[in-house]
Amino acid sequence: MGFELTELEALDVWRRTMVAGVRRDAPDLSARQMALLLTVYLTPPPHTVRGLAELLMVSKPAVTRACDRLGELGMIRRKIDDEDRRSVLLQRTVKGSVFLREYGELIVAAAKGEAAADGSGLPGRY
Amino acid sequence: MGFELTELEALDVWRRTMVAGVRRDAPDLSARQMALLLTVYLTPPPHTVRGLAELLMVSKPAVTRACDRLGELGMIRRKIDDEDRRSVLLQRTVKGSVFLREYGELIVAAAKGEAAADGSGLPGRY
DNA sequence: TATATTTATTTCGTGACCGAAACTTTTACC
DNA sequence: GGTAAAAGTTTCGGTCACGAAATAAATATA
Repeated sequence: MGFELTELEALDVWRRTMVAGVRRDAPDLSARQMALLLTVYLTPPPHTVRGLAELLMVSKPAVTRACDRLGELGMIRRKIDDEDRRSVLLQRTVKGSVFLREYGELIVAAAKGEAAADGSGLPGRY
Repeated sequence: MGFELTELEALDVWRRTMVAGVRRDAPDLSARQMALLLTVYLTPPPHTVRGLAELLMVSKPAVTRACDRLGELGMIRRKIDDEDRRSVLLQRTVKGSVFLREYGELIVAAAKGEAAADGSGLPGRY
């Protein structure tokens, strides 16, 4: 039953983070966009459209569109691979770093608030 | 610098969970939908449209739409409040419980895989 | 050099979601 | 009873994202 507790705790941290993320006015990314952004920033390069499509198991146009959006937001940058000019390398930006840094702080704060603050605590039935 | 490490670890758990969530075929909920669902399930009732709109700082129509979608998916149920028939109470369902249970397992698995598995490990620069 | 393959993007038609405003129903107030 | 207020929903116009198919550009292969 230690597992049970851990899952509920994990979900509650997730809840606090998601609620905080929705509340702030920052651009709310879709799950795909967020997964892509995190992968580019926390996983060793190179990152190509093809590779990300395979990793996330989505179509290449979906990756292209996510990159379009993240590019508009300045959180990612495209660079043509000089060794194979068909490929596009997705690269990090300062703005994206700041965004993820803040998001990390959001999660850590949510985890610290665990079992305190809003009085929910025990999730009751179910 | 212990904080730095903690934030990166948190982001990496987030990344693993998001990637796993995108990869599976399960319905991918928007951030608002997920925040709403988690709030209904992990926070003490009653939950009304008005209350959720205030908590999440979004418009009431947005909450209505999220409830429509979650209702279609069978993850939430509407019930008219007998003591004030203007209000709608959002309630949990078995299907929603199963979904969140599985999502919790996803997070826990992502946390357990921390610093192992996919070889990313050190996030390098930034 | 000519053809085939690979990578990424664009196009097309469709569906989901957004905020603001209008609307319905119910309750509160006088 | 009659008017005002409150809770949700619906409508409206616009934006964004989706998958599938078509396309453009670069590389590999014959």
